[in-house]
Amino acid sequence: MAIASPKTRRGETSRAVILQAALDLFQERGYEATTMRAIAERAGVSLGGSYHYFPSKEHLVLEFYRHTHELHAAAIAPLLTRERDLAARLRGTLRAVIVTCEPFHAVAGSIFSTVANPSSPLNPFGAASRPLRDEVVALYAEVVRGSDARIPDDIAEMLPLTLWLYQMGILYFWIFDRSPGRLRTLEVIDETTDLIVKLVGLANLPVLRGSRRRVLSLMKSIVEG
Amino acid sequence: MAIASPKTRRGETSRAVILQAALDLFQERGYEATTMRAIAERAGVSLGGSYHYFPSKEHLVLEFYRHTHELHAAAIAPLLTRERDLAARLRGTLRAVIVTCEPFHAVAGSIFSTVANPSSPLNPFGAASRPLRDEVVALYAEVVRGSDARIPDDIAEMLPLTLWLYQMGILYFWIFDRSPGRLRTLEVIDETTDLIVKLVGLANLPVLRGSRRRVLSLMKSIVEG
DNA sequence: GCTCTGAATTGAACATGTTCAAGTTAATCC
DNA sequence: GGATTAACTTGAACATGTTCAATTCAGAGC
Repeated sequence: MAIASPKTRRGETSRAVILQAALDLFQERGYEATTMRAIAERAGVSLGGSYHYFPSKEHLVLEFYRHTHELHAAAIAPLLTRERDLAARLRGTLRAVIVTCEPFHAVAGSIFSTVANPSSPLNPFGAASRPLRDEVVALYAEVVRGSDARIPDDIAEMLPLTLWLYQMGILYFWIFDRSPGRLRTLEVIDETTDLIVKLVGLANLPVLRGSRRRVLSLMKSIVEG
Repeated sequence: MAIASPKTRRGETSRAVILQAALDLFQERGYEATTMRAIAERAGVSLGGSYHYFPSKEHLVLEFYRHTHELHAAAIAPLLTRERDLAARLRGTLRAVIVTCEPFHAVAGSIFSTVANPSSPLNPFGAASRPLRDEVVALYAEVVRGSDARIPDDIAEMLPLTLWLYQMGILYFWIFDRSPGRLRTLEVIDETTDLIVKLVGLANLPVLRGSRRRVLSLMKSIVEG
């Protein structure tokens, strides 16, 4: 092990060069087809070099995520300052996810399977990916908070996490989407974001109160457990 | 490649012996800690031997998955003939999934990640795994059909597939469950099966008609696309 | 009993992620 | 400017999943 953050200028450069080589190769060839040897060669370091900064090949993917997340966050910033309608904010955010990830569509499948493995450090529910997960959840909290929708506190509490899960579902659908321009995914996004907002509104109906309370307390107990 | 089903008595024996050795070792040591060399040694064949019958290490696990499905179907048969209450049928079915899979909890993560890979022919949404998927969906159709619940046709049409998805969600939760006796998963099953039945009942409310129609037609268009 | 053929089996070779002891570099201290 | 030291780099070695050409085996046909 013994993984270090760079302590010198030279180290910083090496880390950046290795990461860039990895990201480029992942995009060019996909995750599995990219070997550590190829990364090392393109980065101009020796095979073992990467392991000084990244504990494993999978950790390089984690950086890959961070990269796309930042692209995504930047892409939707204007929308989030301009738009107040919750459905529109949500729709725009999800559409931007698809647009941002589009260059990696071919790679996404193999990455997904790696990431879905619970024993992988990359697993979205695991500890290693917590910082990034928190950022994404915070982004959805902002999507909700900045809207003019009046949302009960108990729902507002769980909504960002739910939307993060929802985003993962959309991404999984998108991976399978072979339609031109990913039109199907975009349609599904439009329909489901609208439905989500509608259902959140309906949750105040007396007849739904009981189920709503049960669903929310179940989610809460799961998150806290 | 060139994977064959056994053509001779000797071949049948070899296949069975290899599979048994693999399953035993998976349970003893877990999936990752079990090497193909260890499997070969215990089975009394040479390293390459397994590859004559199983395309990969993961296929050995999937073979077992098929087996547990059969165990599961057999386990719930009495319940399905006896019980008529939908919530009870559903709860019993899901509980049985967990009980049946329990010996392989440690292996389950790897199965899941294999199966989740969209580029794998074994992906549950793909064509190759259709037979097994159809079997599971049919099982849930039977869970619904044999109940005394009065369910509108449009819902009844999509419900089995939805429950199959729901089962996968539960299994994924279970993979992460470290609680003694998987009590947390069982609690979640009890709560969610009840909620599902309740929500199906509520779907007839006039105020939910619109959303219900939209959800169902969305699902239908996804399945058909 | 002999031959032939396809199934079954073997194990060396390969590809690739990872480790680590040894070597190199560069900044700091005197 | 020489010594010291921590950071950095190297590449051979290792573990393991997978492949495949060569070999052995067993039954069918005669």
